Amino acid sequence: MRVRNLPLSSAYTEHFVENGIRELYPPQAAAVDAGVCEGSNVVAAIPTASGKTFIAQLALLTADGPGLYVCPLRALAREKYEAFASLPDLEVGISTGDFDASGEALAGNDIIVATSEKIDSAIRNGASWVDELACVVVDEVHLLDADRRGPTLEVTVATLRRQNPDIQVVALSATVDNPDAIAAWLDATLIQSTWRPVDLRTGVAVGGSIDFDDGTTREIPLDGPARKGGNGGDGDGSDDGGSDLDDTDVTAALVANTVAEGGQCLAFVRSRAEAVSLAQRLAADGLAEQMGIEAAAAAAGDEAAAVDGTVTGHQLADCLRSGVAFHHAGLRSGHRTVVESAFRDRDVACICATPTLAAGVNVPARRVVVRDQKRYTGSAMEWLPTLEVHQMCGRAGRPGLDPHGEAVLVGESDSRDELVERYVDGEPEAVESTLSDPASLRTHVLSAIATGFAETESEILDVFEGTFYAREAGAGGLADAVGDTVDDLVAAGMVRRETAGGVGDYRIVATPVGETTSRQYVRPETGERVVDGLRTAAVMPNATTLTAFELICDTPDMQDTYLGNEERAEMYRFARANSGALTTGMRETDDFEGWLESVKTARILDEWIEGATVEELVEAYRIGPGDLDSRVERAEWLLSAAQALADTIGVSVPSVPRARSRL
DNA sequence: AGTCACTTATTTTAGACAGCATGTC
DNA sequence: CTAAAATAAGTGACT
Repeated sequence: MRVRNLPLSSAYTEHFVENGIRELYPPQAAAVDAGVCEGSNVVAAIPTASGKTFIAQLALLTADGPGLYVCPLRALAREKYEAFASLPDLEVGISTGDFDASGEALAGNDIIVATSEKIDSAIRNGASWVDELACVVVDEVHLLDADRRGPTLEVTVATLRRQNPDIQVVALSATVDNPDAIAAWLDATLIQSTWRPVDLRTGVAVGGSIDFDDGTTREIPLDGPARKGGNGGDGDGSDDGGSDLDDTDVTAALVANTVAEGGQCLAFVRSRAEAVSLAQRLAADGLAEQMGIEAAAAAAGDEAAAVDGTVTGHQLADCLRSGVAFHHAGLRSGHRTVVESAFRDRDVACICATPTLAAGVNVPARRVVVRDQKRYTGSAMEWLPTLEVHQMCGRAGRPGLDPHGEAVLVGESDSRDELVERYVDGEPEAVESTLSDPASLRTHVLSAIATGFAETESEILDVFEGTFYAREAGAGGLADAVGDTVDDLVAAGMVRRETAGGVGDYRIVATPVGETTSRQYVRPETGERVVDGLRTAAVMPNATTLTAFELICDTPDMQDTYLGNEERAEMYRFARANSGALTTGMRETDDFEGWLESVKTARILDEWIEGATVEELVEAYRIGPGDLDSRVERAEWLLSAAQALADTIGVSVPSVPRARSRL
């Protein structure tokens, strides 16, 4: 199927042809056959980089009215926004928490790109443009099963369809086990394919040999680092070849081999610290020289060093100068940008990364090495979900640049079979709804009431009727849970039951606090905690900015900050010394550890507005520079929510605006 | 006393969405 | 029901 034959205006077909898109990829053609251009609902469960964006564009450009593109990450939203904005004669808007580029209103745009939370928020705040949409594209729908965020996505999609029954829905998913269930939910035609523009083969490496899924085997030269010069005693010939090399040695050999063949590599590891240490180890291998990119690598290093003076920044700069990099959420966005763009420009041989890179912006490499397949989950070490490993592997192979992509899982001889079974031959997990999680229900039930969509339990159930959960489990499955949830919300002061005339006849309405909580987009538990804190703070003789910070940090909407053993005693002293400025007494909390972590976060933020530098805070509190940035960003949001709540309950806590203005 | 090789105990562990109102030459 | 790696601290032989 050719682009020229598509029902698009010539301006668009020309644009696509100019960009080298003439012939449709098979999955794209299948989408056209399924009617994406005629307003049909379509679910495409296809690999990354097999042309999803184009399918989205077809739907949006042929839709009979404004379109919406929903995606899970801000960085992704930016990427798509730019892709759409480059199309001729098109008004494109973007709306994410950190970025708005659409003039005063989103109404009037042909295409709007936004995160799912932002759409949810727009609906709660009664944005009118939402009702005029003719088409919505949901990217990465498999995120439906993510905690917290999945329910938001499904409720948002359900609400959009309820408000707007004729809306065309196009959903793009990674390969999952039950795409048919998603398609059934959306009344859509399912397009399923494993086709990729670049071949991908996946294998398991044990020692220096890789067994691929296509039956081929490769030997990788292990110019192994000097083996420990001990006697022959320790390496008593346990397993097959080269068994005294550990996973990191194998990983290094795989990276070196990729570079020797002129490719780039992504290496996935378990933790931030290991991403850094792997990068530092690879930095000693002279990869920059081998690729002949010394000058560009040095420039990238300087760029990274210019971001800040933190230890992390220096480490990254040093690695970059040697042609390698690391990437994880503790990096500031400036660091990440340098790493990502240097890699795309081929000025970096290898990125050692945590899963940030698996689902984030597009950074394809010839080879992907997954060194660690297990991760600590809070109680034990668990295998990574197959879906996640597949997403990492899917980054292998740059269309048009690499002959094929290679994904290699590093294992031991005794784990080989398990790795093959689980990740090479294994099917990805099925997507399951998490809407029944009580915390999510509280949020969305409150929202349904506050927006006026529902006034009774049964109307709440109606709102949820269009969700993936209801489709899979039946809406009745939520009936009891919804009743309990309303009781919870009544107890929290978010809603109340109002008797209306007849006996047992009542309607549920949001209290002013509940309304503000929903509009400010904080969780009900946060709203409740903040209201309590504000009332306490209002009568405190010496409330300070620390008070304001403690109030917002001791909520589930603020991420907690790891409190090391070493620090704990000191933090305890700090809390005691400042107990007069804290809204919670030391003995009042039933989660002392959690509260102490909040105090740590509050303390960091308080020092931040007192003028402490990133370098000092990162050093003193052992957090990544990116962690500080994200906490500051959240604090801004939560303080503004706190201010709004203070206004609705008519309480004045001057330290809140004071803290806010100094962030 | 100081150094070094080695053993044992302790510590730590991925990621990332949201509000709101303006003013940059 | 399940972990693993890095680092800190401790131990002991030897100079």
